[in-house]
Amino acid sequence: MGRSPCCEKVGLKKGPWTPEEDHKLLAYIDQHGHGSWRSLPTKAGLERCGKSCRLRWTNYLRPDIKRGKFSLEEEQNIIQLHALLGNRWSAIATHLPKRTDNEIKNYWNTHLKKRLAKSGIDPVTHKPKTDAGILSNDGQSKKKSTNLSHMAQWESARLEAEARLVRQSKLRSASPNDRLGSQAPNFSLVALATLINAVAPSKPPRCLDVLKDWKVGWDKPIGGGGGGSMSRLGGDLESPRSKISFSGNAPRFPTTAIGSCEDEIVKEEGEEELKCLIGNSTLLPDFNVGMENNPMAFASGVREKTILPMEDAWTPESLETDNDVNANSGTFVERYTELLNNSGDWSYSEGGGDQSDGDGNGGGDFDFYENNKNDWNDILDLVNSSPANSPLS
DNA sequence: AATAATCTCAACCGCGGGAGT
DNA sequence: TACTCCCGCGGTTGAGATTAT
Repeated sequence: MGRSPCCEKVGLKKGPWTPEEDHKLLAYIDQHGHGSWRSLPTKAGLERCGKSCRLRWTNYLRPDIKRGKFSLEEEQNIIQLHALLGNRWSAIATHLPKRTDNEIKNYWNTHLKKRLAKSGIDPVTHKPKTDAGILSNDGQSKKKSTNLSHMAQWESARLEAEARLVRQSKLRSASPNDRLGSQAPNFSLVALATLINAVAPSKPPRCLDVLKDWKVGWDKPIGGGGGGSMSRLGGDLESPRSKISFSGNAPRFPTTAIGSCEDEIVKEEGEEELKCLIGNSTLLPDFNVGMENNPMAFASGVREKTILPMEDAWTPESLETDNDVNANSGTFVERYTELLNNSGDWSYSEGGGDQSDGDGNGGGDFDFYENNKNDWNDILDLVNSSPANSPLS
């Protein structure tokens, strides 16, 4: 099965683009559209391969690209989306208007990943790094292994659901009746976030520690402890250099909080920025502000019993978690939420950071999974058996 | 001021998958 | 069904910029 030679062709230029080349490419696409990338270079008079042209266009020349420093909100979204989607940069990019997957990928690799790591959070799993020793306790290893398997099942179901959502999203966006338009947030991901957030309030899966921390911080009054969710994220996030603290009069609303943090961020990058970043996440549930750009904030809105702008099969009504009309209709989200709410003891240890719940077993998370195994099974069943017309199908 | 070390990010590479034949 | 073409994706590279010594 032969592969097209592309850039291996002799005589094709590689490396940095010159302004002249850019101009040629822009002029051609402006006039004719890009059409077939393979034939474009010849037609446009460029000694480049089509692939190189496509890359130059999508990553640099496209007019709808926003360049420059990532905003705090964008950083939040990237971290949250990465926690959900992993290294699926194109998927992440669809939720960050005007940013390219390449740019997001670079930004993650050069900034966010390092900052998370520096703060003691594994940038791959979004879990505190100390979790790495999770199987080191022999006495608990079997139990933990079982729970890990269970979590892997959950994660697998989650990913599958997410993939379905993305497919559905694509179908919708292809529709001329798409009421949201290309600039609107991707509600499929919002919906996914809704699902996960429906879990997160009381019992977040371990794979979503960032969201968990976010949620915990949200539920806890900010200030008093001198850092709200920051202290939750670990003492790991505390830095001797830290200048940011949410004192008793800490801002409660995103606009104020983000503004104040951004001021600080401009001055000093690094751990404080991350702290500020995640700290603000705890404030986001006031989704009236910045909602369009923050799917997770959207998701949080559901928990505040707010109608979301959904569409088609997954209507706003279907997401209204205590809507009387739908009280018995059993939409997926409702059933999901109800399942979680009726799951008995969802108590989750928050006091001992992420590794210890004080019971000597070194991890409330595992106890949680053990105690609620049946509930997780129910959730998995529900995910796997979601109806064909549901957003998860 | 010179050099080394580190960082940034545009661009490249190779693979997988969809579409067409 | 097998094959080819093309596109898009994620990982990686390396030149230039910046910072540290």
